[in-house]
Amino acid sequence: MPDSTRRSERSRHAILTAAHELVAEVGYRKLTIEAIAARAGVGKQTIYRWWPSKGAVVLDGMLAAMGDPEDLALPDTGDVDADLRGVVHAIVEELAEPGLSGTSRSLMIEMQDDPDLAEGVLERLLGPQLAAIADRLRAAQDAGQLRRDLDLSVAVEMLIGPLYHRWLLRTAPLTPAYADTVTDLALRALAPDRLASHGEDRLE
Amino acid sequence: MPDSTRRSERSRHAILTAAHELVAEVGYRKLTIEAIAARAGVGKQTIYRWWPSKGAVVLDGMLAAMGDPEDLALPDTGDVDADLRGVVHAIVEELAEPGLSGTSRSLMIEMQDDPDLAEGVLERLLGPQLAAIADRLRAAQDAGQLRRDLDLSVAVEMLIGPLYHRWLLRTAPLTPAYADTVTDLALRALAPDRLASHGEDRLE
Amino acid sequence: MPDSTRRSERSRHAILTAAHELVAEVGYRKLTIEAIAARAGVGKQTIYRWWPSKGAVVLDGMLAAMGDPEDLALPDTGDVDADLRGVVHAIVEELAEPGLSGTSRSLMIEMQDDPDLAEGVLERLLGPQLAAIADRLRAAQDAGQLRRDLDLSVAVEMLIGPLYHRWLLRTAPLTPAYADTVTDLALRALAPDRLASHGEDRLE
Amino acid sequence: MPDSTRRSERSRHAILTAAHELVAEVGYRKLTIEAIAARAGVGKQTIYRWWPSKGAVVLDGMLAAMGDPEDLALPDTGDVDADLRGVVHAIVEELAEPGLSGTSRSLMIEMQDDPDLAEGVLERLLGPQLAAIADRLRAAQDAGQLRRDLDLSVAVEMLIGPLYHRWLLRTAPLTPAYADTVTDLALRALAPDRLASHGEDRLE
DNA sequence: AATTAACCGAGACGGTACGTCCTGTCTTGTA
DNA sequence: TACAAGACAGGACGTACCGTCTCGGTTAATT
Repeated sequence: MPDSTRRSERSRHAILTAAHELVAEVGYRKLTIEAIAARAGVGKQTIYRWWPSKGAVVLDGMLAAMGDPEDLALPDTGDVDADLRGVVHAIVEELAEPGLSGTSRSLMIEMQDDPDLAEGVLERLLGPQLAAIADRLRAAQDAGQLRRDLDLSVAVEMLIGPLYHRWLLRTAPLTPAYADTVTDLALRALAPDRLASHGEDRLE
Repeated sequence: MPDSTRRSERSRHAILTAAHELVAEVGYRKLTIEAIAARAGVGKQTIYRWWPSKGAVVLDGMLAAMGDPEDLALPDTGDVDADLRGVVHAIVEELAEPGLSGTSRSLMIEMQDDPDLAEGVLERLLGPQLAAIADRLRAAQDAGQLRRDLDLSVAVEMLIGPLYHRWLLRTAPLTPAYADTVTDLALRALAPDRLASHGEDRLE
Repeated sequence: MPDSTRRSERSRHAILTAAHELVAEVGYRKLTIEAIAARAGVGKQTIYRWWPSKGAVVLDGMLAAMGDPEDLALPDTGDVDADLRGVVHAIVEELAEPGLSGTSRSLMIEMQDDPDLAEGVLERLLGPQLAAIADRLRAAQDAGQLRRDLDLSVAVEMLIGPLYHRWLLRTAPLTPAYADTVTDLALRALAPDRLASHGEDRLE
Repeated sequence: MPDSTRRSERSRHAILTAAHELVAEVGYRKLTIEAIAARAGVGKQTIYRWWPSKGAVVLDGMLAAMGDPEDLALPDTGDVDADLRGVVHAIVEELAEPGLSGTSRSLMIEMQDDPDLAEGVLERLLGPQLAAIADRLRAAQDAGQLRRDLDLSVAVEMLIGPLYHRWLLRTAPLTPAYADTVTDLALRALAPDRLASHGEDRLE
């Protein structure tokens, strides 16, 4: 996001790197703007000038560290089951990894009290991921592999809502077997009726 | 949690009440121990003596305000669909309500960085609710209304995971219609195969 | 000072001992009632019951550690010079010793803001010492060895005022040579005129 | 003590003024850093940043309120008796005045446990006053009005040691008559022998 | 090339809250 | 029933950060 009025690209980069490193080292809660500034060798004002909140810096730091989002699109092999199973496994894997997991958990937390951050996280971090899944589901729906009356946003939630629930509440570990179980159940919910003669269910 | 060495029941009650009131008034983030102490007419040390963190006080305050948890048990009318639809509607309603919602959202936030609080929230607030749903599901399973090979904890997550996902990410509003949709889809996932002749699915 | 209504002589003694030890270990300023109570194995209330202030406890502890004050009376060898030189040397020695010095310095300090303590220190600690010197001076005066028109309390101050000044302000070390110098000068001030024919000085 | 890195002269002045006012209003013991900060409209950290202790602030406040120390030099009318009598009267007057007296008494107290403060008080507050007296005494000595073998620092103590002794111990009130008495006696001690033919006294 | 205006680092500033310590009083349970 | 033990309300401590605000000292882009 190069801003023409911004002078020091070096500072911007150092800030994002410092934020990303520090959030991994001390956790989001103990992260301070002063520490980021010190680590980045930057005046506090330089941070306050360009970012409205700690969360915004961390979000940018995370996005910068993730690199290009071109690989978000799900493969479409024609096999819905396999494709979705793949993405569920990938998410479970990602959420199970302690490092990244902590940061994004903190971001999801912080957005609860910070509407601007919420918007940012949703539009730039989570939104694209959800949209990618929805896209694949739409293709499957068009191919008649999923119920025609599905609300795709709900469908996505049926797939990954359980994962996030377990991840946030830490009620149980996130394992590949769990990914399979969830995929199975979700697909059962999303699949068309075996006898497609009448799709008059009460689904909206 | 009556402690034999604790002296002033009056103070304990005043603290929990103040915490509950204040978290509703100013929100969790802006809530301070000093404000709780001042409102409760209590020395700060009295709070620090009995609670390890702000989150712990708020959790206790919330539990105290909720009263006895005997009414958590779901009704069992014999009609799984209706009973679960009822609890999903209740949860959606609760999560949609701004006041309570904010507090528990904050607690879920705080537990991410505080394992002790996480344990407390899970065991005393969320655990019982999840267990109540699991109990009802078990009864339905025993009655042959749900798949025999269900992992009940996963089943619970299929029901309410989507709700929490939408609630935390604020991707869309929580409405009664949404509650119905989720119930329908979840039940479809949990129901036994129409032709029970072959339950060989890969569910664990 | 055994009080008939006092129950535990053991407690009283333990408190005074603890106070005396602690003031030597951590200094008066860092001495706390709580520490005295803990060291003495006594409830705080037991201290507050019998002493009005920290200073009072320390004063009593000091007096208890000093033992009987019978040896305060100065010798009267008939030689004023020698007798006073002796007491000045003794005081200088005492003030130069770090341990005792610190405690009594602290007491003199504390009395500045605590009239009750001031009275106690004056009547029970310093008063008797000053009176002993005054007594010896009076004897000398009666023997014609000192000016007849001397105000004895001022005379005492001429002798030991300089010592305390140097001690409190730490402007220079207190040495035996200094004791001699002060004694010489003070005696010169207090001695009768060489030609006693006219004592018309303006001394009151 | 202007520090090149110090920014707000306004704050510095407000702090010193507040300290000076408050110590007069509530006394040194009850004076708190928080109260100074509040009165000065300043953050506590701004005080802690520049002063190591409460005593240091009060000392600076006192020095600031006293203004330039150029008028410390004693007059030299050629009449030692009159000049010294004047300064003794001035000191007695100053010590007898409740306001200033309390503050400097507190400072003398505090320096007992705080070597840094002791150094400050000595060098910046008391030292110059003592030096001024010593200077006058030296002139008198050079003029043959005082004993040639005098240690001037001891001589100063003979003059004002008695005053401070009475002031600190409050054994008796400080009156002009007392000032005269002390001056008379001290001068008698410091004066050269009437028959100056042999100054071989034991004075060092 | 000189001027100038924004940005930069550094960190002081007025504040708020922290968690600790101690005060002097009050309460409980033990001997 | 006097005591040790220590909880209590209160309040100051000294620290950590907040977000704002000067300070010079570089940069660019404009004169």
